[in-house]
Amino acid sequence: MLLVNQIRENFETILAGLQKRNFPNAETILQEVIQLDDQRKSSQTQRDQIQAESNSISKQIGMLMKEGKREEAEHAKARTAEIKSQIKELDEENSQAEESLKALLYTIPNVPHASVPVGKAAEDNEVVLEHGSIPTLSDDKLPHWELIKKYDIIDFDLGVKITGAGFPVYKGKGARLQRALINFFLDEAIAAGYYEVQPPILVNEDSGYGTGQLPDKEGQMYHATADNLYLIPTAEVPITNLYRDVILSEEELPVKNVGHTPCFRREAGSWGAHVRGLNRLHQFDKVEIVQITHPDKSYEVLEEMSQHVQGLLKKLELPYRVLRLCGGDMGFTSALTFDMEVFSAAQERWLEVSSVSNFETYQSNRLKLRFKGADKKTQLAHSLNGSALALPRIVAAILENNQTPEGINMPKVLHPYLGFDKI
RNA sequence: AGAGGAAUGGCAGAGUGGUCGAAUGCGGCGGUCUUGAAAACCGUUGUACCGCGAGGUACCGGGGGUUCGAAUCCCUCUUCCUCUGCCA
Repeated sequence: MLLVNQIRENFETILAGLQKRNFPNAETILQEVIQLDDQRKSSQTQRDQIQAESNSISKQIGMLMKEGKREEAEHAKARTAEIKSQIKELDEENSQAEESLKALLYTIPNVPHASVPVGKAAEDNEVVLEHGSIPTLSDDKLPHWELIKKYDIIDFDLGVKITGAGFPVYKGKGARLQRALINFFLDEAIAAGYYEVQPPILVNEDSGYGTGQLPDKEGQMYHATADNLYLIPTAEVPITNLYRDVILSEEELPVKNVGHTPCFRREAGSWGAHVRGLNRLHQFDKVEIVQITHPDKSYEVLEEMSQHVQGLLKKLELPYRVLRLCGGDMGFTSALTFDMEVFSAAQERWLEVSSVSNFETYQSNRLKLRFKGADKKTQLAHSLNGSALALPRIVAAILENNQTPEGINMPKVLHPYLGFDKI
């Protein structure tokens, strides 16, 4: 969430940023934030003062008792009764102001970076670059949902039987392709200096709040209510929360972590004709990279992460493009996001396979993720993450783009991981 | 899952109702000494909020309670340890 002091100091800039996101009533809401914070401050000042008085009386009572001055002590006790009720009142006022302030701050998205284009929806995203050539396929080309049946490598019907729609069963070479991709992505990340972690895939409420899935996207996560745990929608959640309530030392930056996890998304209300096959699933695998950086370095690192993801796509020989998301299409917590899309040649569609974002201090403020610099001051770090990569759409594109009458050719780079070169 | 024990500052570990934000040791940082280092000695060493400042307030696993006053007493939750049971 945003920092109140930032809102106070850069009111106009933040207002303009929120407007770029098409965030309604931004001005009123920002003013309300400041007002609530003023309330909070004044009630706390009062409370602290009266508490100080009470503390000093209590100390006096202690001394009087020691000296055996019973009567004077009793007299002092009488005075504290009044103070006590006042404290209770101010306490309530204070915590109420704090609560409403926090609740309001939770509803405000991150301020977009200056380079974020104005826009309402996906059409307004800026195409930064395109790479690779789109393959020309024969007229009898098949979309991946046909190919997986033809070669019997992914079975949606079996998934429906044991779980439900959107939970495919990968079989034979399909399963091996999954495993190959995961290992390839992990190895590439490790070679790029990332440290591998294997986090839990269920997280508690605090973690959900830490990275911003709660309270904003409550309905998008599977909720194990018996234990009040959430299935992760992305490894970003557990991996970034590793650093919740942590004060790093500056030398430890940047922290570079990578992890593979399954991801679970309810995708409530987002199904339609265009999400056939692997295009949208409730469960899928993803390798996620997360970095925690010094605020001065985060945009440099964002570029580095973008290059890393592009490197993977190049090695997989997939045509891709990079988008700079516009204000209206960006995630709630992000300041700047690049999406990578691959071209899936039978569907003739671009598919989002990665999203690389800089959250600046938006997450770290919630997480209380700080670092101590050479000047011994603690300050909030910047957090970033990106998919490197999400599997299903990569699989879709590999299958579609490389289909031939003799079978589907696997990208060279995967051969050692697969143990075969063709499906 | 049942029985018992425990949770204190970066770590170890005192503290069982008042002057305790908390002894002591280790570690860290600064200094003295030294050609340099070690040792020794001296000093310093948590986080957040409020306040222009002086300073104040909160925090001893989380939440609640008793009390004029809680690290200390009570309730509750969580986590860890030991034993028993179960189990990949």
